[in-house]
Amino acid sequence: MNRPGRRVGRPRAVRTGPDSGRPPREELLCAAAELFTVHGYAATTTRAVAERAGMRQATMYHYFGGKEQLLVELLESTVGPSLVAARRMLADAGRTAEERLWQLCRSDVLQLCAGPYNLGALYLLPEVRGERFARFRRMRSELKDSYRALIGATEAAACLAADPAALALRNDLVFGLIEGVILIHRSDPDRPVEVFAEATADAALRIAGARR
Amino acid sequence: MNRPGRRVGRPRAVRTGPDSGRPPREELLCAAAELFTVHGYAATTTRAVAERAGMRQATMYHYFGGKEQLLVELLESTVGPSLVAARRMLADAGRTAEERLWQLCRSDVLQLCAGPYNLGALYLLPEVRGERFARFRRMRSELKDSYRALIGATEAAACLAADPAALALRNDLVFGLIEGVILIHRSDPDRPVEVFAEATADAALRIAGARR
DNA sequence: ATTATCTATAGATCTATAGATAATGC
DNA sequence: ATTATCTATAGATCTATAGATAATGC
Repeated sequence: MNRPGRRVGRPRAVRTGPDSGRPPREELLCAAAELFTVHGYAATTTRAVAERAGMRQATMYHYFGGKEQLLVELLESTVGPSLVAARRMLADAGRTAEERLWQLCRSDVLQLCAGPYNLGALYLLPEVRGERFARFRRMRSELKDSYRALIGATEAAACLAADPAALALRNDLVFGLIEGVILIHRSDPDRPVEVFAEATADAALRIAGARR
Repeated sequence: MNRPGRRVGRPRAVRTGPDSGRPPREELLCAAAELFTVHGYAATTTRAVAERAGMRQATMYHYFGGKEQLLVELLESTVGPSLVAARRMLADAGRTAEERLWQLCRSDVLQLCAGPYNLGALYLLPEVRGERFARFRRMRSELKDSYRALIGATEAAACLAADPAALALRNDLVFGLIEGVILIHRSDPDRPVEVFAEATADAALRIAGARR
């Protein structure tokens, strides 16, 4: 049986609120997301994460190897969905590149603004250069390449087919807009995200040189 | 007299390289800029900063109240010049708003990419919400308002004169582009900054709705 | 027996202060 | 006398491990 209050293992020492019912790993990731974004990664101690998840500091090590592993999983869970969307857009030959680029931008902004915390800023942490983040970096890099492919397939880019530097520049501008604008979004979190996401997608297309 | 090697006070214990000749405050700020951007703010110890500046840890406290004060001064020295440029642009009634907005974007990107380190990312640190950074936040806010004023004065914005939300949205997009793109810039630091700055300014104008 | 948790702690920091010292200035 | 630096260190962390404990499962 799996009735509440019938869990295997020693009971937790502190019971704050009712049993959330979520698996402890999730509770930890959630706590880490909040603390990392609000107080900063380095300023967040393993104790703070564990305690906010309702357990003692040492218990965290039963689920995660350490603070870095929490960050790895949070980052990968952030790019993951964007990457899935990007692959789908690349594969969809039924619509124009402009249309797909717009959709991708829109869904990326929505996705990043949807979470309760702004995980977008975490990829700037110096830790991310380390070994353990190689997979995350690959994912982000593939995402950026998807943007490049779509930008390169727009009509507006036809004239610079033989100019990879110019294409890379547009790619940087568009990708920088998407990631940068999400950081700015904090300044006005009450604005409807739909409006914001579509306006950002419009802006991205204009940067890419396309008319809408 | 002020001959080298004739400085007041106990000599330094470690002499790495020749006397830089720069005032110790500057040496410390410079060391902090490098370490904060490369290894991260929180991961940088006061010892690391002091030692890189050629002095012992405790000596740093003769010049700065602590790590936060270093960050305050670095951030203010980053927005400062941008703010000066923005005020000049606002006051210059001899040119169109489009022209001035373009110039402001260009000079901001140049300024931020000019330094040896990417201080641009430091404003995202959670510490910046603290009391001691109030002045920095005011400066950055005034800079953003300057962008808004210029965007609002473009011909393209004439149609939304009575729509402050739409103006705020464009403001966020343009400002987000400038700050975000600078972060991305790290991905290709070899590209000529001139080209990059002008392309970014072009993109900003297109987002603002202007034709060039 | 297995599992999830706990308590306790060694070892390794890091910050900020107290007080000493070695120069120049007068 | 003044100044810039030094050495030494108290006090406050924080991480990761060792080993105990209190549940359920069989």
